[in-house]
Amino acid sequence: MRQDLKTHYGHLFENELLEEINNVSTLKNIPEGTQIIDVGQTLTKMPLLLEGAIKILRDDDNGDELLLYFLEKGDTCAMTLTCCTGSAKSEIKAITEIDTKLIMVPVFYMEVWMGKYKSWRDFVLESYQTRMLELLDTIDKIAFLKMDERLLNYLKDKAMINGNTKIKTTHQEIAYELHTSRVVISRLLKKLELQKAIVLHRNSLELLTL
Amino acid sequence: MRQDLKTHYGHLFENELLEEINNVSTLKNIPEGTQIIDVGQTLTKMPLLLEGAIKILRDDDNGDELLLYFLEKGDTCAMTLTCCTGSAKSEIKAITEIDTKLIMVPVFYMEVWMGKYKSWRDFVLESYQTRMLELLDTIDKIAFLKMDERLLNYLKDKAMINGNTKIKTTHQEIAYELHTSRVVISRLLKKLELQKAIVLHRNSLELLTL
DNA sequence: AGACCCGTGTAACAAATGTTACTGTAAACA
DNA sequence: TGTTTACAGTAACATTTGTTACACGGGTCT
Repeated sequence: MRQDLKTHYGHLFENELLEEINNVSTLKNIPEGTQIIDVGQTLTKMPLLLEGAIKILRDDDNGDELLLYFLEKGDTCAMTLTCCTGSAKSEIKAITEIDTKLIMVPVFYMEVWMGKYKSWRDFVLESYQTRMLELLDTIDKIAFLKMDERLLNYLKDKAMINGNTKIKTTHQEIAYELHTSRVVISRLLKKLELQKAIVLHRNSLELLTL
Repeated sequence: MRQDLKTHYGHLFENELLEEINNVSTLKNIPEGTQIIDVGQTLTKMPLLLEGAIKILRDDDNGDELLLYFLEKGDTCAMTLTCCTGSAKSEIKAITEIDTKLIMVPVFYMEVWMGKYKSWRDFVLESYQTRMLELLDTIDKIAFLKMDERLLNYLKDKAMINGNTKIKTTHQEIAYELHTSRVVISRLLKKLELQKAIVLHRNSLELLTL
């Protein structure tokens, strides 16, 4: 039995289920910045996060992109859950935000465990619920906040996920994830710097307010 | 056994479950425009739609409002499902779009049936999936479309739900649901009228394009 | 009929966001 | 080392969206 599996999921699942997961899953260590799921991709395995963080992005045909939310340890991808019931195509793109350790479980077992373990059912429902609330939160931010507020919000999230107020990124990358243009981001970042909220460097910036 | 229950849910559930639903649920006929769920409200019953349509709105503290999507017959409210597992407070507001017939099931049974009936599990997962996709679609529209496109989209949805190209509403109401101002909607509607996409009347409008 | 309210039309302006173009400069690389 | 490339700063301008103010007219009520 993998120790880290027990550590992160031991409080959720009984030993019997933990053993099953342990037996049918494969471990993956994935470096930062790796795309692990693409839009339209058929999913056959379901990821359970042990360490690290993954960013989930919406990506449409016209090259439009938008950050939806981050996943952290103990999370699974509700979009993958989705694929086990109805349509099998991914609606989102997933990229590791930092070095990440996860185990992959063939989707076949999801259905089996739903009938067999109440703890698994609870986990799946809980996952759906959490993702749903995250999506609602994302909608709130897009619909109700102005770009400068969204930007600051984004920077805070990013600092939180990375556990570091120094954020390694470019204006262009931020622009993609917030679905706006590089010039707009540069402008707003400069404004934030004048307000002493951040310090700008090349290829990075530092968050001063939390 | 209610005939309409059999009609709309017979293909989803086995007779035994249909009987259970029939026995523990109460029927409600709700007129158009009635608020049936409010933000922050604790939910004790779960609605299953038999006839009609319900609009689901996001509503924040500052009075900001936004239409998320519509529910139709055969749908249930995934947000209510959400409340049965973790937090018990509603994150959304629900208002009948047209006269609506639905049955209310105490949330207690949801958990019981999850263990007992595979068809119920499938229904719940399917509901989550559908709502998730609807939320993604909502995000796409808000993030990637301009207000005039969102408006036309909204009018088409509304015509579809009501089964009528004549839409009874005011500019102010549209403005609330798209989270913008009345003046903006008047302006864009007038533009749509000049483009022969709609005809404007007082308290109503007619959609010409489908 | 007259008074009133509500929904709509529209102008004029303000603010936010998007676009294009050009500059300077740090880092990467040959 | 000099050259190249990617990133960032900024101006000038366009477009979209939001705001304020006011006029007009249909409907309702008395």
